[in-house]
Amino acid sequence: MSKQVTIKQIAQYAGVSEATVSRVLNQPELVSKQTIQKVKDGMDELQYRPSALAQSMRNHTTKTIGVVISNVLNPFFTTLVRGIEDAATKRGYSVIVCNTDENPDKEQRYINMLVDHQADGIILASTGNHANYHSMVNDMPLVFIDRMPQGKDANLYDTVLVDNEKGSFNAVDALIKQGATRVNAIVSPVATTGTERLNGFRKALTAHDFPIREQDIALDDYLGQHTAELALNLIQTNQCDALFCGNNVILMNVLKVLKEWQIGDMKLAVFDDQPWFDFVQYPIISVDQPAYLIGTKAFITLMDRLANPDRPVTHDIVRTKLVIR
Amino acid sequence: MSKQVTIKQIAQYAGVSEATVSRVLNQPELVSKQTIQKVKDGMDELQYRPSALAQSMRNHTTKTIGVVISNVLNPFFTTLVRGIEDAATKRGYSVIVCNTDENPDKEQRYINMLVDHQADGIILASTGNHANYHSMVNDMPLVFIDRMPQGKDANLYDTVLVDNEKGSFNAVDALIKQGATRVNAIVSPVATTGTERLNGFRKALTAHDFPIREQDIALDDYLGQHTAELALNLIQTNQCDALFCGNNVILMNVLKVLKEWQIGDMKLAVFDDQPWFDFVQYPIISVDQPAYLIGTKAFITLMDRLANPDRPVTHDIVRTKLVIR
DNA sequence: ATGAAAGCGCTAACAG
DNA sequence: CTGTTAGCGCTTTCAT
Repeated sequence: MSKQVTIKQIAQYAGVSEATVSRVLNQPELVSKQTIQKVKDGMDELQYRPSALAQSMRNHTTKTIGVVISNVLNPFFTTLVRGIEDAATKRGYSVIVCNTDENPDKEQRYINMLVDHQADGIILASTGNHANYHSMVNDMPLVFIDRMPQGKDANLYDTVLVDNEKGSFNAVDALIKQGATRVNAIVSPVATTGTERLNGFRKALTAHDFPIREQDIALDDYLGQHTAELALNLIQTNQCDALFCGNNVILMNVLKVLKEWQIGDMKLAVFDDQPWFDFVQYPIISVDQPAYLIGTKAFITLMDRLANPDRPVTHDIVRTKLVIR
Repeated sequence: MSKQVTIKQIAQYAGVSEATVSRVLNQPELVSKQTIQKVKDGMDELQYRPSALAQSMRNHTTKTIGVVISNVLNPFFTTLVRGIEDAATKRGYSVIVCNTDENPDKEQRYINMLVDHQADGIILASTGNHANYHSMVNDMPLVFIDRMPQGKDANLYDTVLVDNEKGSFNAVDALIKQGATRVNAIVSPVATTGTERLNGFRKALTAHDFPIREQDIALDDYLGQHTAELALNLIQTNQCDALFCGNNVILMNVLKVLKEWQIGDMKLAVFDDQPWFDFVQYPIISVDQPAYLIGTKAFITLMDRLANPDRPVTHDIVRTKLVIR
């Protein structure tokens, strides 16, 4: 790196003190027009850019936030991240994205890293495996998205969530109204979402006087390595004619099985919507989560918290939309 | 924020100087076993974490890199970013992702931001609208991905690219071998990739003694707002029986048109592969780019450059793979 | 083996 | 309106 231009050199160039240069940047109203001009000329001439590092050091604010999610490769999270980034950029914030892969150790490490970097706050899709985030982050603001905080954190932090139960209920309800006679489910038992989605599934069955059989439910591992196997088992053993998938990754794996085994007849529903669902030969019912909006809201919530650390905790539930195909 | 624990407090706790505490962190071999123990006890007791900010300030290295891409919502870039992040995390680096949306101004602003933050380097999918990145980043290392640097930068920077022309050639060649009699193309005229892909398209036609008609080629805008229109026009006007799409976004828009107009018969090829292509009713031929690998390589290249600023510039071309469906 | 002191680039009292 | 000074938390000579 070529040596960077500092406030000192600008001060020299303009024949003023460093403090004055700093004032031109931060409180120009306290500086005379002429001086401002001289200083600005110097900045242009020397191509001065203030060191964000030094500013952070002094001001105890980095204008950086962390976003801790499971995996950017999942388009749900990608959209969410984009929502956050757009909102953040507008306010002059930078975003550091961290993928936990649902691994609590990774999550821990990333949060430590964000603490070390003095991020101004964190937006977190918790793995659900840490009961006490508060002790990890000191008093850094945290906004929980997608998954509910648990244990000690439960009522300590702002949240932006969706109504998983209701969304799932609607999807399964729609399957049955389309004529499904036996609906099975595959969900991922991650954090709070899996359970909630399963609750919706069960309630929908009950609402239609369908029996709830535990063998009709399969719990996926996060990585989806056994989804295909599980799906095949459900299909063959239970002769189900409809399948409710807990997220878009699961659906993808189910589609693989259907294709491989040339199973043409299967009603499908899934939590989370993706554009390409339109082009699949099966008419996929989906629960559309406003991922981008969740991102935006989470960021705004974080900013509010930063501006007013003592305001009461907020819990935001955003609407899902049922897409029938 | 509760006041953070500093080296000073550890020093007090252990009854040593700040310098010694610092040494325990950075050069423990210079410190006696006993002192190390005392200091470490203090760190544990007070839950000390070094301020990355202060370290960056002193060491002139932030352990942070910037990744400037067009849009994380595009799964190609998402995968690329994940490749970078995984590699970066392993080496203790944080990543700041910036979406330009192919907007040169945004790109400019983001690069400035990264310079202000003293990022150690930038991985850049250039919009192609700045001829002289070198002047924007001072001597910060830059690695170009996906798109070639132009103008003054052309031979100044390391690159990790794919062979767009060859990949496109193969895809179009495959279309023709599958029996296509008139292949049209829609590409996005972004940076260098559009032109190169079009070259491949043209060469494939020529290789099969097909005429090259300029009205068979449509140039998309980046946002894809008119892709559908363009596609429909090509299909109706030219009666083409095959379409080569310059990227996965274009393909998606083409699929929408085909669906809406119930056009069942169309051979499709696209640059870039996505898993869901398997489930679409059309047998999509695709050029699979190793996006994750590009990310990994780009990061490694950047690290190499950082370790050895004066080594010769490298130009890496990664292999694409033709997927026939 | 350890400490004192300077300084990275910037901002914010405090004086004048 | 402007300058002087101290200090954010850390690392690194230079002494001892």
